[in-house]
Formats: sequence, structure tokens, C-alpha cells
Amino acid sequence: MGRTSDAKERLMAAATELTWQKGYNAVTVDAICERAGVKKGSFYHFFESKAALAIAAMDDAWQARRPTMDAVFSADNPPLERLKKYIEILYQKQLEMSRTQGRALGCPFFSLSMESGGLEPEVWEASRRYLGRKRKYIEAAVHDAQAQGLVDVDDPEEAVEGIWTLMEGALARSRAQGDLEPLRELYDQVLRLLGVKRAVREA
Amino acid sequence: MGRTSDAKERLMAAATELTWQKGYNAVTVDAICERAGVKKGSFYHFFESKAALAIAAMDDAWQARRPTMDAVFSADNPPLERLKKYIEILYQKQLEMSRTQGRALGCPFFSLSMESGGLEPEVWEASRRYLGRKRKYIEAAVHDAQAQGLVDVDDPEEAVEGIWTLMEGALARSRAQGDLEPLRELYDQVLRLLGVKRAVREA
DNA sequence: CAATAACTTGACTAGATAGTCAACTACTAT
DNA sequence: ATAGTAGTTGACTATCTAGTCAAGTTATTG
Repeated sequence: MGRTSDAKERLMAAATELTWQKGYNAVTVDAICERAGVKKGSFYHFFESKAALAIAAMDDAWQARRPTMDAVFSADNPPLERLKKYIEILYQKQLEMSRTQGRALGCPFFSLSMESGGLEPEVWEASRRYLGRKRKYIEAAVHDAQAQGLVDVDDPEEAVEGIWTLMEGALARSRAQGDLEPLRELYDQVLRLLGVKRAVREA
Repeated sequence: MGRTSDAKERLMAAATELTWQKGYNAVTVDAICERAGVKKGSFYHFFESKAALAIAAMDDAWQARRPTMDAVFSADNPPLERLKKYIEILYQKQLEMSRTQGRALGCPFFSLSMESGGLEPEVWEASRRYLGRKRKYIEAAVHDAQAQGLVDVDDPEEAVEGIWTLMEGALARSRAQGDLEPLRELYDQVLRLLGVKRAVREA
């Protein structure tokens, strides 16, 4: 019963966009309202604070990306193909941002996690939770690759750790320096950490 | 002529500390003044803006760390020892922060670079410049290692790129998640990117 | 078609924020 | 010892900021 509205969705979209561009602390409630075309009173009708919106917006963004993640990391795809395809998608996404925003913006969860630590415990916790979910796809791919004898690693957990550092590190660097350079040879570097030999890599 | 003072130094130290903890946008001029024990009027006597202070503070911090960097990356040390020692120092530094601050804070230049893009062009440029200076030490070590036949890489530039991503990525992750986990096996992962064989690594 | 719940609005508060300024103080060099 | 300069102070402005609220509007459902 009662009136309906998409203001809540518009607020989450505006928050995602602005936070990705400028970072959490540089974005004001007023700016989010303006971009969403919503008055501040309505903002506080839907969300109890800026932090609450940030958390809701992360969930929204994750739900939106999940189908793509599930498709790319489908158990039906060969494990190394999953990683390759995923890195290609990362690259394309950041390329699009370079064009539309003038620079690469990196991973929104990671940037938010770096920025919110020690300031906004609930935002920090939520961002880390979504990073953990993202990481699970990588873990599964590496474990599958190991089980199928496609890679040469002593300790799969350590390999996951290194690959995760490479991936989030490359995205973070692409934001820090604004260009796509860090993403260019990423798949090759991942293969190296996985102990895939040069001859196989070139195949 | 005239009165002397260390207020400028105190302001730079306070800015470095607070920005490292909370990030650039979350730190106010008032907070910096309070921590430095300096009134706002004095702040603007020494710096024309918060951005100008941030840039001066980066330079100050870099000058302070440079001697250590020069010692660790001395051409007199074997190239791989330089990298190993440097990673050990990174680890110790973040460990100290875990104790004193309750969490790892990562690399101040990198965090600042991620946060200032698109908002504070001069701060962004400066942070990237200092990151570039830091990177040069890694480059030299990798090139030397290659020249001395200690490593097995096809393309040294690509190896530097990957190692740099691993290092800054691990520091960034240590901030994002607040613990030291990402730094633990860092040297091993670096060796893997350098194509150092398992047997040699274990030696 | 009406009751009512869901949403909207604009005006409001209280405190934070960057930056200014003129008068004041104390040190340093001559 | 003193003139001049570098540094200090507190009070000030104008704007921004998160968050509140009571009264108004509109869609939904019975």
C-alpha cells in the first residue's frame, strides 16, 4: 500500500557512481541527492545515514555483477580460461572508464575498504565481506586448476594469496596512476605465479 | 632575521601521521593544527592550503626515508638480498603499526595517490612522483639481478611491473584488510615472478 | 472512491570547515 | 640595544555538512 518510487535505487546508483569516482569521504549526502534527483528528506526516508547507503549500494552493485561472475567462473569453463576471461573483463571495464571518466577507477570495494578502515567500521566490514566473496571465485579456479594438474604450485593457498594480491594490486595501481598499464600483462604474471612454464604460456 | 620556530616541521609531521591513519579527505586543517599544537593562523603562515601541506609533508617524509632506501638498495648488496631486506623492513614497519595503531596502514604515497586522483591534481601528481622514485630502486635491483644471471625472466620490464604490483598490492591489501597476511609470503612470490626455481628459493 | 501507507518537500538546526586578518610577541642580526 | 622580521594569536566570515521534521502529495488496495 501507498505510493511507489525508484528513489531508493537512484540513490544507490548515484552513491556507487560518485563514491567510485571521488572516494567515500569526498562525497557528500547533498551531492548524492543532487545526482539522484532526490531531496534530502527523501534520502533520510530510505537510509538512516550515508554509511547505511554505502552499504546498501555495495550490496546492490554486487547483486548486479554476480551473474557475470557466475558465468565467467562457471565450473563448465577450464580453470585457467576463467582467470583469463576475468582479467579480460577487468581490462575492458577499466578501458571503458578511461574513456568515460578520463582515468581508470579500480575496484570500488577495494578502494572503499582502504579508505573506510578506522573511520566507518560497518562500511569497512561490508567492503571486506564483498572482497571476500570476489576472492572465492579465484580460489575455486586455482584449486580446480591444481586438481586438474594444470599448474605447478607447492601450496595452493599461497598461490591464491599471490594471485589475489596481483589482481587487486593491479586494479589499485590502475586507479592510483590513472592508466591501464598495470593490467596489461596481468594474466601472464598470474600464470607465472601458478608455475605455468613459458612454453605452455606461449601456446 | 626574526623569530624561529619548528611549527612548520610539527605541521608536516602531524599531517603525515593523520593522513596515513585516516586518509587525506577525512583529515581537517583543524585536526592537523590541534595535533601539531599550532593555531590555524600559523598554519596559513606556513602553507597556503591543505594540499600544499600534503605535498610538503610527502617531500619531508621521503627525505626522511631516503637514507634507509639507499642503504638497503646499495649496489654493494646482492640484488636479491636487497629485495629480501626491503620486504623484511616493510613487514616490520607494518607490524609496528599493527601494534601502535591497531591495524596495518599500508604505503602512504599509494593511499594518497588512490584517493587524490580527480580531486587534487597537484597532490596526485606529487604522490605519483614519489611512487616513481620508490619504484626506481626495485627496477635497479631487478636489472642487476638479470645482469648477474640470478634470475630467469624473458622481459625484465615486465618482471618489474609484476613485482611492483605485488609489493604495492600487498601493502594496499594490508591496509584494506588491516592485517599483515598479504606481506607474509611476499618475497617468495617475488622470486616466483623472477623465475627463481624452487630449489634455489629453498636454499 | 476513500482510507491509508509510502513517499516528497522545503525549511530548519547545530556544528564543522577552510580560509582571513590585524594586532601582538619574541627572536636575530647588526 | 634595538630595528626589523618571522612567527603567533584569537576572533572573525562564509560556506558546507549531516541530519530533522511537520506538513503536503500521490499511488495502491480494499
